Amino acid sequence: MARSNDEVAALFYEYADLISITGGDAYKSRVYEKAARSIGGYHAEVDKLDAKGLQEIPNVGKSIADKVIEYFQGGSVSAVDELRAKIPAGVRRLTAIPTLGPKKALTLYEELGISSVDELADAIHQERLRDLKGFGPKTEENILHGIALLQSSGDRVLLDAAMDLADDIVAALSEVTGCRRCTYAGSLRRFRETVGDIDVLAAAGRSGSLMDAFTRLPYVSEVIAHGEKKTSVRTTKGLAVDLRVVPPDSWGAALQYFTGSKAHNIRTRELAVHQGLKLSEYGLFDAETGEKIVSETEEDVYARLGLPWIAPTLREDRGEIEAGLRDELPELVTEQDIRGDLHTHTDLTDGLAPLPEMVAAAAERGYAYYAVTDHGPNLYMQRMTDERMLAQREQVRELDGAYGKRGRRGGMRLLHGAELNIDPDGAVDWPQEFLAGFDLCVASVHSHFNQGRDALTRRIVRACENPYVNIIGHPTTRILGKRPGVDADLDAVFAACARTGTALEINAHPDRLDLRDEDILRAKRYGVKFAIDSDAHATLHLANMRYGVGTAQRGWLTGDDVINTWTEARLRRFLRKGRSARRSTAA
DNA sequence: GCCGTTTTCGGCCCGACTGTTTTCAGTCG
Repeated sequence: MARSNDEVAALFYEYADLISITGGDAYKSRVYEKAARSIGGYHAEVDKLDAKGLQEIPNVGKSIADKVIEYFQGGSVSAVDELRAKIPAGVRRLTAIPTLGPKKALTLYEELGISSVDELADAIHQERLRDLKGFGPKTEENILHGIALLQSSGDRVLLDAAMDLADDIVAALSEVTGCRRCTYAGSLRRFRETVGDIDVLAAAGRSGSLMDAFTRLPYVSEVIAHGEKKTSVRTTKGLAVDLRVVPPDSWGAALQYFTGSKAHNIRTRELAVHQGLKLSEYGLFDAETGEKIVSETEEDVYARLGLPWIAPTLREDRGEIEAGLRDELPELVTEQDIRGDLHTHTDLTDGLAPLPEMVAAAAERGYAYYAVTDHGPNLYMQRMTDERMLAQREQVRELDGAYGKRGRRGGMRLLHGAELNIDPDGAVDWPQEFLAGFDLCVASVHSHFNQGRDALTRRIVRACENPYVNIIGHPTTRILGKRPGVDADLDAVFAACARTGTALEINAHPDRLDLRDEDILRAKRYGVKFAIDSDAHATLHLANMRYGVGTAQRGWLTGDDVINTWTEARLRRFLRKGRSARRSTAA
């Protein structure tokens, strides 16, 4: 069961779509969209709020608050049901086809009764669209192509794949004569967990050679649009890439604009309008005279709007504008702040590299400490035994002696840990006497994902209450695009973490990124601490840390929130958790 | 339908490209 907020957000997104399809007030549609996003990201569960509490959510007024209450009282909202009765669900689905928006969808439904993607494809093949006003042969072709894209996944790609491609494109375009600057922007620069398309921005006096070089890149399979200022292509893997070329003196305004998000841009442009200014990708202008005021750097643009520079990872209209106006933006955790990795594997279990190689690679990264956390015996396919784990500990202690020598510049201390398996009851692999020998323990759910919500919640909370469990690894166990997160009451888990001194992991692996940004934001309100871990199974995976840091930034985390930015001494105090108290009561 | 350092009414971001048009509507980001 999803959070009640997600249900309501989905309902209002649908309502917004239905309003625009039926030709309703575009502003009203946009308000419902904004309200849906605000509700989806709101920290408190909307089914527990009254009308007054609901109206404290941004973009929720009396009318929308009433609809939320109506929804939880009767399971539906009459205004939404009325529109649903007018427009079959399949018509809304039509607007998922690229190049087909609400206006064309409505025309297709009203004129031809088309209410599904399949019917639309049939109608085109039967040439039934030929007589429709506004539908020419090119439109038919585009729709058929769009349907093919929609059906061949056309999905978003993982952050690392997008980043690799973007780095490659930027490097290639930077070589083109006349290219003054080039970088990626868009959701990639904001470190969203998946990327729908890649936005590349370049500055040049003339755009022609850049556009040509772009369309001739080896992995370009199709040119979607080709203009003087903007060119769009699709790669052989189906990923859309946009290139925008702007004059060099517009760089800052353009970068700000193309980084988005759309919601953030709308807010910044509104700020501009209220100050008698006009903000576009070409600069910040006086609305009256059209005179350009600033455009060279993002800092200039934000400053003229009365804002400090806002990190791209915050630009989602989740309160960053308001915080910026009050000069209360968080000092975000950065990759440079990370002093060590607290969840990594070796070939003793399912890693690829032997312990010395992993440790050497970690030292290369300049870490001050590094934890080795292979799987415990309850993941039985990993064939762990007490003896093997203790033998590894000896080896870790020896390496610690070599890497952690006092006075040695860049010395790195090694921690011996384990990734425990949280069983269906919430118990973990070893008895407490054995666990006491570890410097730290990560505990994770690896199976039985489909227990009921209560059982799953109890299971994770019980793991938090174990005095030897320091970090809950990949807390929801989701795999992006493959497996949803487990259905636990995360708020109960967050409260348990805060109460017991257990950190939540932000697993940096690009197919996990677990916790996700919005859950991080909510957990932080409970006072939870976090560990950003690579969960590396090979030396190259250590570099995934950047994606974890980006995700943490999207959750507004500072260095103080993240235990592996702390000094070794402070970290070790945190890792003692309830253990010292247990020892003193025993003594 | 929401919102307010011009406002409780009258606004509500801005520009590029395409396709079908004879000057612009639709879609997208």
